Parts: sequence; C-alpha cells; structure tokens
Amino acid sequence: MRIATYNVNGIGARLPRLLDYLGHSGNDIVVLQEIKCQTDNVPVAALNDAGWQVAAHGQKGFNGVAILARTAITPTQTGLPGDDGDEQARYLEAEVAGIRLGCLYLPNGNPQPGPKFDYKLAWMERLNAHAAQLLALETPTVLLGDYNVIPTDATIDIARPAMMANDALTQPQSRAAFRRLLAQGWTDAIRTRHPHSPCYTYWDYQAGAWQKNWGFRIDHLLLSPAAADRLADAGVDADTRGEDKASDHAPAWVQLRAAT
DNA sequence: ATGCCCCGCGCGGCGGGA
Repeated sequence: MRIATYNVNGIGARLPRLLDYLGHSGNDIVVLQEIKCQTDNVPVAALNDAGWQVAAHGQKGFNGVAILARTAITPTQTGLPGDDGDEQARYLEAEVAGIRLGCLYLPNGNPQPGPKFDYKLAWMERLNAHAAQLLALETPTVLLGDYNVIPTDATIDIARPAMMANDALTQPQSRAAFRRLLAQGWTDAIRTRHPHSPCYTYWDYQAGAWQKNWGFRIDHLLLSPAAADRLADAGVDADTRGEDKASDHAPAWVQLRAAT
C-alpha cells in the first residue's frame, strides 16, 4: 500500500501534471493540499476516468484538500474539529482499505508575530487534540499533508536555515507544537526511514531554488503505532519538482506492508 | 541589500503562498 501526500498549488493549473503523477507513481492513495477551488469545481470526471475515487473539501480560491484512492473512500470528518467559526478548508479525513487517513493543510502563519501566526498555533493545538482522539481508536492511521513546519535547522531538513530564521515555519512555538504531536506516539515515516539524508519536499519558485537544491522539509507522514508496525519504506518523489509546470512541492510517500 | 515566481480571480494588479 503506497500512500502519498502532494501539495499541488492549484489543481486547475496542475491537472496535467497530477494525472501524469497518478498514472506512473504506483500509489494506491494520494492526498492533496492547496487545490484552490470550490468542492464542486474539483475535476472529478477526469480523475474518475483515470481510475481514482475522489473526496474533497474545497473553498473558493484558497486552501482546499482532497483524498484520491484506487478503492472506495469512506469520509469520517470534514474540517478540523474544535472551532465552529473556522471557515478555512484545511482538513479532510476518511477511511480507505482499513486505513484511517487525515489529510491536512496546516496554516502557513506568516507574517509572525501576528494574527496569522496566532491562527497557526491555535490550529496546531486543535490538530493535536484531534490526533490524540485518533490514536485512541487504535486503527492504523496516517496523518499526512503540508504541515508548514520545518522540524529542525539541520541540513537534513533545510538547506539554508538562515534564510528562514524569522519565518513562521521555523519558530520555536511551531516546532514545539509539532514535537508535542510526535510525542503522542506518532512516527515521522520519512525521518525514520532516512535518519541522515536530506528529504526536502519544497523548493521555492524564486531564485533558482530547485536548481541549487535550496529546499526544506515541510510535508510529513505521521504513522500511528498500528500503521508504523507496517512501515516498509518512505521517501520523496523529488523528480516531480523538476518537471515543466511543477508545483513548488514534491509528493512525499510511505509504503505500508499488508495487514497481518 | 532587495527581489526574484506562481496561483486564482478576473481583466488590473492583488492577496496569498513559504
């Protein structure tokens, strides 16, 4: 079971690239962030024709998440619990083939300090509360997406830490909230499989960042204990970032063994 | 020392991204 997370930066502009990726990457499940369209405008027919079931939670112009799967999708949660006034489409959860998937697009939080950073930190607290409830289910669960947190300043997580020192993605509060999430008992699949290698998932469009490999790691796949028991491999489909009309993110993935 | 680039919206540049 190969499961990937891919921030597409606009499903409209990315559809040819996305369909190409879906066709050759060998995934069974692909979750998307930043589809940037209303739920009704997701190109469901084109995805169905390519052999993918679709569940989506969108909004006009910004944000938006989706779950694509080769087999049936059973939605379990739309929107992150904990704030009925939150209108931003950043969380979608479903069960596919006996695995619970939480697809998330965590707020960027810039500029910091400020209300957007406050929203990010509040969102992370809500995520941590919901994640604890997911762990209590003891179902194999993958909590994956664009976390907008660079876990450390080490070269394995970021090529040029000084460039991001004042960014919301590297602040101690952001990192501490991410560490608290991991400490609940989640396994960072990519870092577990690649403890010493850079595994960047994002390269800025500007300044030739891709060509210089000035990237960082913000797309994460967190495994519950029951999922971590089945961890076979994990990585980043970095070649996707070098294609024409690429997103600024590359897909990150995990391979899980069959249930025993 | 600064800005570079891309997306959606919608037709003029702007908000948002990271």
